[in-house]
Amino acid sequence: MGRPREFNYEHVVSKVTEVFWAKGFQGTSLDDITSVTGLNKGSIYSSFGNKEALFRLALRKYIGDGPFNQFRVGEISPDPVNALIQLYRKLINESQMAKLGKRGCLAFNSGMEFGNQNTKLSRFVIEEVERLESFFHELVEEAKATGALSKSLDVRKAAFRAFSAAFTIREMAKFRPERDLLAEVANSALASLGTERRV
Amino acid sequence: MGRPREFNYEHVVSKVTEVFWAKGFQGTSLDDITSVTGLNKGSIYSSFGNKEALFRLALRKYIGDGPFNQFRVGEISPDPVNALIQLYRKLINESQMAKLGKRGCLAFNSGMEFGNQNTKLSRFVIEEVERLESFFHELVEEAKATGALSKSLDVRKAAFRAFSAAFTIREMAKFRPERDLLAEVANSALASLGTERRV
DNA sequence: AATATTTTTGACCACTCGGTCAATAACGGA
DNA sequence: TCCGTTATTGACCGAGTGGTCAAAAATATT
Repeated sequence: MGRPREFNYEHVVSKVTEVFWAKGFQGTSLDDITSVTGLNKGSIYSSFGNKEALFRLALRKYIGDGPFNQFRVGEISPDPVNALIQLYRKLINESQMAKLGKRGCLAFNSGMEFGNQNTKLSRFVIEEVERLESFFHELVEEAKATGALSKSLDVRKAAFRAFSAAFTIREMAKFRPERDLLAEVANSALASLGTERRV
Repeated sequence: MGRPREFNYEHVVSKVTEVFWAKGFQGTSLDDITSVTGLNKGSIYSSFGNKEALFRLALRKYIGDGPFNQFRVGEISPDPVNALIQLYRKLINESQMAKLGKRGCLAFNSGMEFGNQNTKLSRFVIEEVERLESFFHELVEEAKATGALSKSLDVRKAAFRAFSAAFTIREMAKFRPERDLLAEVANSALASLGTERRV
């Protein structure tokens, strides 16, 4: 019934995610979106709503596909500390790629862009960033349970340290991408967790 | 000779700095600037040039007036480690103030905003951020010289760790302003420098 | 083949953007 | 008081912004 869609929904969201990632929310115009997706404005608005709705889909997709979800406990390795190390390595490696590294992380970028606002959209963004943080919380909790980290560790603080390191690696890579410097950030986070293991 | 200015140059730059700090470069319109300064566009353009020139003045002023310059070696305390601790404390304290804390740091904000570009302006911004980093370099070097930090410390890496902590405190405060969490960041940087002292 | 339903198209909207400019106003010096 | 110089004013510019909509096109059903 009705005329069928000519575009692939997920493919469009994926393209939109990339352009928001590269240019930010404010920096991305509807013309950017139409040219990168091949759709025109009318199609976009009837299928997705407005720029803000599209951005929400993009951010959700980015987080869902991103490395934070790929290194969940037990999915890559039964060892949570190893999962953390692998994640840091992946972030550092991606930061070495000239174009990709300079983009930072869409979630963190958005947190920076919307951080000093107080709108529905800014609250949505911050909630999504907090979902990222909870991933580190789970990792640290699991590492405590398996005995890989000390029982006396303050999980909330330790998780924040591990989370901060990921933030710093991703975002500082925009202007300081040197691998050994980013590794310092990861390694001092690991040291602060009480493990001897390094990135 | 000629009609005298009706505005105070430094006062205007100061107001402009605040609005760029609060809204970012892209997020600040010329109307924002005219309404915050009381000048109209013509005056602004004849006195300062364009939006970009105004932004350069603002960023320079921000860095010149900021805490990074206030805690130079010997100016507050002859003890460089103490200067670092004082600086962290100041950053953490400012992050507690609801509106101010959410603004982060104009220099870092700008680094984030321009990081993935390659224009004259983006290069200017990155140079300014690097000037901030060199402040930490001097601090660490001085601390080594006075014996407050170990002679075996790698200054480049140590300075980057100290610098990263400042970055993280200022920028993560936008969405995670809790004092004890930000103190964790400062304290693990201090620990990584090999000192027992804490914020 | 006609119809109901949905998608696509591209022209169009009001508004804002950064930036310009000629006219006017305010001064110091002659 | 007139003149040269500089500052202020406000209207104006083309381009771009996010968003809308009526008409046309493509399908399944009858």
